Amino acid sequence: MSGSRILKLRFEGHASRLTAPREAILELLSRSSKHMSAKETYASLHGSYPGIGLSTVYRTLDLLARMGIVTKLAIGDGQSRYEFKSKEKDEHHHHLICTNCGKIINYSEFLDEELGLVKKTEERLAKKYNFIIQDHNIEFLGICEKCK
Amino acid sequence: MSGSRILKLRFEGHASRLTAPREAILELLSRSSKHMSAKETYASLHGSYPGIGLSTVYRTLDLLARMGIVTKLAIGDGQSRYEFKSKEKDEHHHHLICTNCGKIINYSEFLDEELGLVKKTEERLAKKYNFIIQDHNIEFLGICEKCK
DNA sequence: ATATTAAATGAGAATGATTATCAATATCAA
DNA sequence: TTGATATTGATAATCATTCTCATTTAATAT
Repeated sequence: MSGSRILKLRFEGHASRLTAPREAILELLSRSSKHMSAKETYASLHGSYPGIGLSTVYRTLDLLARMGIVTKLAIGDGQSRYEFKSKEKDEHHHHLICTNCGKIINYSEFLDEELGLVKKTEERLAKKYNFIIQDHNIEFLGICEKCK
Repeated sequence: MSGSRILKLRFEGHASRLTAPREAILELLSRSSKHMSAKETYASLHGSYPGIGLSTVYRTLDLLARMGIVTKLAIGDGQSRYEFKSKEKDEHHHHLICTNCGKIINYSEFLDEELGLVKKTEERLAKKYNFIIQDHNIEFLGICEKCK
C-alpha cells in the first residue's frame, strides 16, 4: 500500500477530505527537512500552488497536527513551526535549539539508551497521574557555533 | 546572605536595577507554583501593585528570562508562560502537558536515572555540534484524567 | 542634600501571528 | 444531477507581544 493511500485512509477515518491544497502542504512538509512556519509554508507553495490561501495553510497545519501527522513545535519566538512526523523508527529525533538565533538542529544520535528510560518514565507517569501519554519532546537549549 | 540580597547582586552584575515593579513580579513568581502568562501576572499584581503597567510586566519577564532567573516556556497555545527557576536541586522537574486542555503538571519523580543520561547527552551534543548547552526541557504530552 | 545622567516606567499605538466570518466552490452519496 | 456538507480564499477581527515616547525614578557625582 502506497504512502499516499495510507494517508487517504487516515483522512477518511478523521472525517476530513484529502483535497488538493492539503495534499500540496503534506507533500511539501514530507519533503522538507526543516521545521516550517505557516508563512514559510505559504511562501514555498506559491510555485506549485499559486492560488492557495494563507488561511488554508493555517487550517491544514492545525488539522495535520490534530491528526498526528505533523508535530507542532513552539520555540518561543512567537510563531509555531511544523514538522512531518516520520513513521520510521530510525528518523526519531530530538532538538538542539540556539536561544540566540533560533536555529534548530535535529539530532538522532545517542537515543538508544534514552529509549528505554523514556518508555519506563512514560509508564510511571501514566499510572501516577492517570494520563494517556501520546508523545514526548526532549530539547537542549544553548548557544550555537555561530552565535558564540 | 538573604535571597533578596543575592538577587540584588545578580541585578547589579547585569547592569539592571532591582526596582519596585521588578521586585513585585519576582516576589509573585517565586511564590507561585504555577506557570504564569504575562496577562495572569499582570492581573495577579493588581492587588499588591495597582499602578503597574502591562508593558513593564512583559519587559520584566523577558529580562528575568534573559538573566536566567525564570524559565520561559511555550506550550503552543499562543502565549508564553514563565516559571521561577529554583536553585534547589530537589525542585528540578519536568512537565506533563495535556494536549486537550493545556494543563501542566510538574513531575520530579523518576529523575535520578535521567540525570546521568542527560549529562552524558549534553556533553556529546556540545562536542559534536559545537554548542554551549545551557538548559534542557523534557516534556510528555497526552490526555489528562479529566479530558479522557 | 542637590544636580546630573542614564535606566525604567506606564499609556497607548503599532506590529505580527493566528482565528473567525462568509460567500463561493468543490466533493461525496444517493 | 441534486442536495447536503466540507473546504476554500479573501478579508476582517482578535490577541499576544513589542515599540514609542514623555515622564518618573534611581544611582552617582558635586
